Amino acid sequence: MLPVTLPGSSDATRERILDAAVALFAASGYEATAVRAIVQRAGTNLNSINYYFGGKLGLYKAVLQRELERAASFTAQLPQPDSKSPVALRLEALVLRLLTLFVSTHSHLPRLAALEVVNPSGAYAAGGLDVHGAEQRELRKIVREVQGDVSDDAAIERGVRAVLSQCVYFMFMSDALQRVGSPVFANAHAVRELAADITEFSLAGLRAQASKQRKNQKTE
Amino acid sequence: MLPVTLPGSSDATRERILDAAVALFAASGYEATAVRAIVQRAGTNLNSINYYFGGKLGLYKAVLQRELERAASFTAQLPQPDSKSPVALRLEALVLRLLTLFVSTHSHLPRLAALEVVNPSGAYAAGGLDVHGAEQRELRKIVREVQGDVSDDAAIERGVRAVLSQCVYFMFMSDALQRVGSPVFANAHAVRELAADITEFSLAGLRAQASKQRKNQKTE
DNA sequence: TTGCGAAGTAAACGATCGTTTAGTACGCTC
DNA sequence: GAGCGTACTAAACGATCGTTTACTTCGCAA
Repeated sequence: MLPVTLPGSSDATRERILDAAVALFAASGYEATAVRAIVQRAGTNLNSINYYFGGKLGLYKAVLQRELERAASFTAQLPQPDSKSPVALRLEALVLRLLTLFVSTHSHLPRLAALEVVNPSGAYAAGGLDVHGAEQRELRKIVREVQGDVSDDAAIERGVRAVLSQCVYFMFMSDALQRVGSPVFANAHAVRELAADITEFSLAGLRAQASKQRKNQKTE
Repeated sequence: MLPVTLPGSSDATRERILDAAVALFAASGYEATAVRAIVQRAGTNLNSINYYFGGKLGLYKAVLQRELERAASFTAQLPQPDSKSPVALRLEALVLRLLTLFVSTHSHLPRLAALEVVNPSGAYAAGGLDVHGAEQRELRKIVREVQGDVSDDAAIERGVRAVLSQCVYFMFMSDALQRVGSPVFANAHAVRELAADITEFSLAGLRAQASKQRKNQKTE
């Protein structure tokens, strides 16, 4: 029988299970993680997962939801320049926010998201990587602004892809890079430097895309 | 007992198992693929995997090896400009070669590699993504050439990362993008256009990185 | 013709998986 | 203090996993 006080419940056991589960799911993925390993790490018994979450899948969904909420509340308190600032500043702030989301030093979310993108379990709504809608929209706006008069949907798509790909790279690779001993981004300073570098690279790239587009439109 | 004629063996059954296995491993990963599903698809019986490959892991290694060899022989016959050509041309050819490696329309390798990077099984030698050593070295050379006099190891690393990340993006995402209905790169023409776009974007970006570096060196 | 090894098959084994069932300990209300 | 629902535990269940064992079939050399 399911407990009547499903929402909330505020039990220490419930939290211990979530803590144990997020670590193991992030380490090995959903399928490869055994519920027996989770309950052992949490110091509870085998049935508690079914008791609190209705099953392994329910636990996984709860883990994803908690991590999403935590990441959202974390990036929300990052500095956010107002919309009157120069594009360069706004792009850098956005890149930094994306990198913070994607570099998995403090959060398990990037690992979970990477596993989910490569091997969707269906627990994510549509399985499509929803880089938090807000960031996606802000990026499109910035790209359009840099491209200026030659901007159309296809051009925006190309620009967004170019910028986004440099950030998403770390979502998939930061653990693998660490594994082979490549420089990791442990402290906030290194992440800021990386954001500045990506911003500079991308601004120049976006402008080059635009001037190419301008040339193509003339020859038509 | 293992068959004495382990290497070669040239059996149709062996090939049928490999064909079935690569499709299923690419679809769901190593752990999630059942040997019973493989032999059913191959039209053989349960024991044949142990008979020909010594077990599931042996089969997986054989699959990876065959896909690596196929991909190498495929990219080898791509046009390759000589080292006297302008950097822009050489970069575009290299980007195209990387994209061809990473976009999984004709080969299962990108999928297998993505799964292996995110969740290493240990069957890959070190687990570190060895973008075929040759391509990696060529990219470093091109980046150094574009950066000119201000090039040092850290600068090269940044440039390589910026270019590579735009290509690797498709290794992880091309299936996910297809899943959500985003434009896919089904034909060779679309891939060539993408390569041209990435090249242009990256050349401008690399030059911007270099000029920033030049400014920093002056102020020291 | 006999013998032998390789190819292919069928059945069973032991382990592990997620889940279910049955039961206990405890705090609260009536 | 009887009744009850919640928190928690222990044991067993049924399914599936990769692998092993035992067996049959068949081509070919001695």
